[in-house]
Amino acid sequence: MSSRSPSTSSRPAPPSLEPGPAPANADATTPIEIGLNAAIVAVDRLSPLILVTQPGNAGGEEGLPYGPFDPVEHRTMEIGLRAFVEEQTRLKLGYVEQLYTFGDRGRHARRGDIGPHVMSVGYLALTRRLEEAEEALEESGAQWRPWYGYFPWEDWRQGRPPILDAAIAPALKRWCEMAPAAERPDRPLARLERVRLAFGWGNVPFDEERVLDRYELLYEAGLVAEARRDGRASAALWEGLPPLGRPMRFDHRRILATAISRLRGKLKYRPVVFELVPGSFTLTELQKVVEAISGRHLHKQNFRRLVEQTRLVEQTGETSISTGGRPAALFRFRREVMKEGAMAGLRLRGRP
Amino acid sequence: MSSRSPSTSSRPAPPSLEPGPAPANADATTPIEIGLNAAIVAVDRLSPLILVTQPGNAGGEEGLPYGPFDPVEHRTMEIGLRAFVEEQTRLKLGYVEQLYTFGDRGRHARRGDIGPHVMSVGYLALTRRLEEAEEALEESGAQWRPWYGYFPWEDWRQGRPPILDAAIAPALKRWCEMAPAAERPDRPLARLERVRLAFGWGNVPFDEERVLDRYELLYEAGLVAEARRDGRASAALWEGLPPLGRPMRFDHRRILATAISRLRGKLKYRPVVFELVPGSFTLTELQKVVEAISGRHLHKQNFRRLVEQTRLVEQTGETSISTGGRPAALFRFRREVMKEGAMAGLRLRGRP
DNA sequence: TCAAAAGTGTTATCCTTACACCCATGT
DNA sequence: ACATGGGTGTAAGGATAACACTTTTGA
Repeated sequence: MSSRSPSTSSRPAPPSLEPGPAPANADATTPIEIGLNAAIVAVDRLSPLILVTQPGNAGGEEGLPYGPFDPVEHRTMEIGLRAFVEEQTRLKLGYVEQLYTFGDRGRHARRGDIGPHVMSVGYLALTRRLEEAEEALEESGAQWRPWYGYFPWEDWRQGRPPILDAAIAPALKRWCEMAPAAERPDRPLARLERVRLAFGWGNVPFDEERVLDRYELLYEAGLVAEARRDGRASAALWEGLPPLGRPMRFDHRRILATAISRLRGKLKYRPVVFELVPGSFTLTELQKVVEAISGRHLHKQNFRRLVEQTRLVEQTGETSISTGGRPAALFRFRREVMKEGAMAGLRLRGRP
Repeated sequence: MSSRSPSTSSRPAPPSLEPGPAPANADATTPIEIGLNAAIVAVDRLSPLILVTQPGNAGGEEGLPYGPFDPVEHRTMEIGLRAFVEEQTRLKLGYVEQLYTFGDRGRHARRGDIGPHVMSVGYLALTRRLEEAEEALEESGAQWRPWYGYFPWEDWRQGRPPILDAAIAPALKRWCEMAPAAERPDRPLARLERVRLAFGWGNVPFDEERVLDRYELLYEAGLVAEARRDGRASAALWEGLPPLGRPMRFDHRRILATAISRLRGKLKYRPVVFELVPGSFTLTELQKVVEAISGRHLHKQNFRRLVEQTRLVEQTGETSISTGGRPAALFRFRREVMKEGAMAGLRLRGRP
């Protein structure tokens, strides 16, 4: 299996495992660029939003905001990220966290041409939608879009999304049945197993956190536009299929999928929702936001008890004249909990 | 607070958020290098081990294995990582996962000189210690070291580590009391709060996953050798303090702390322990490995029930003539669980 | 026979889930 | 009055945490 290359012992001077003084990258064969990409998330009523930049050329694809990283100007990448986002959009970023570094060869490939090698450090950033910032946003060519436009199969709030049975499942089934000439030995699981786990087929429960797994399968099966663009789609599968979500530039949809996965997970053990919610809110509003992000419907009473017993919020004393019906008590996030160590989030369990 | 820089609206041509054709890094002011660092973990009896490379110069520090990443040679970073590790050490890496990308300015600084800018993508890799590989390891100048040598305060298996009360707590207390001239506004929590959360002071429980938080605090307080080396230590605090763990090159100890944090967390919801354990094992052996990694003592019966009800293992039928005492039944990992979706790890709860 | 480690039974307690029902407001 | 959404009580079932105890080997 493994290339027990004899070079290990016969090489005159084996390359050291140490960096030494530091190998100059200028000498390297491939120039590498480093950039930062941000998945900036806000929520508006029922819709989670993601900030995207407009396509440069007509017919192009949207992408995530991008900025180069210059260590001379900014001490850390996070500082650099906040700087370029705030400068261009006036958005105040709240919670920011590094997601993953995307460095696959050919990330910027275009039909045959492998393209320059661009590494991108992906970040998740949470913010609130601000009216004042909308103007600056427009100017910089960015705008908010509902994230389920990119992943229609991830929104289970009204039940199982129709696109799953109508388009995705049959196409994936065909892909599973296309006998892979030789199953790759580095893939421990067969196609069908992977699909079952990711999409919750058979007795496997659907796990809303596996957004990335699902997207990667669809890409690998050639069912999303990016796969076709990158020349990885087989026409047989693609044929007759409606577009599966709105495509994005380069591998930005993969970055977004990573962001959603991470956020859906984080929600459960860190109080990050409150970065997305105004200073005071009703419990139902809070629930709607959690539902919007996690993409599933929650049990009202249990959600309320959860919020209550984690002691994450307190009443403001005021009430909101709600959208029809009895007025709702307003709550605020208890910032003290950050100091209390009970860093529990809203750990949603069980099924919707 | 925030620099609502007027440039946003008055700039003639605001820099686009898009990458455009791709800004050539060659033009950038600072050359950036990219490398991969691996925290390679194995377990030997009671000790979790980490593979380190020897210091290049006498009196230098150990470091994590390092390899440059060349996208022409390897399609992805993970492939590149496996290649350079296997080639040089003959180790077969099992589970591999990207940890974090470390890009702070001055990572490679040395007393005043800011050094070249080297970005490092840190990886966690799990493997088994192989006798056959030991020779190749020696040749390449790498060797296994118990990881608690670098973090003595993380091993709670025999109870609270003495170094905490003997050295760390008093020094941190002094650091907290040194009135920070002006509390930095970007730090929401005061020093004392951060220490309480990270080290579990007062009524805050000690959380074994916060390895990174603890190390970062010690670094910030100037209590670890790396901080002194980087010129960030104040002599007043440092004085009379025994060394707090074995130092490492550059920020490698931070990378290792990240790896331990991640592994301790992952253990609880993915079956990764089995990457570290031989093909068949007794339940006590398994427990010892989990204890070694999580750094805490576990309740025997509860551990066994946990393992049993997750259906992660099955009996081989054989027994091991154990190290004194009644023979123990041997178990093996049920690989099928990977296909069953019940991807639960050994979610240890509660206190030891 | 004793030490050492394997392996088991049981209970109080808490958390989760899912019921069904009541309350306050605007139209 | 009634529609609409806010807000609550409670009981069944399951998972945990912490007890103490029995069994099987080697010396």
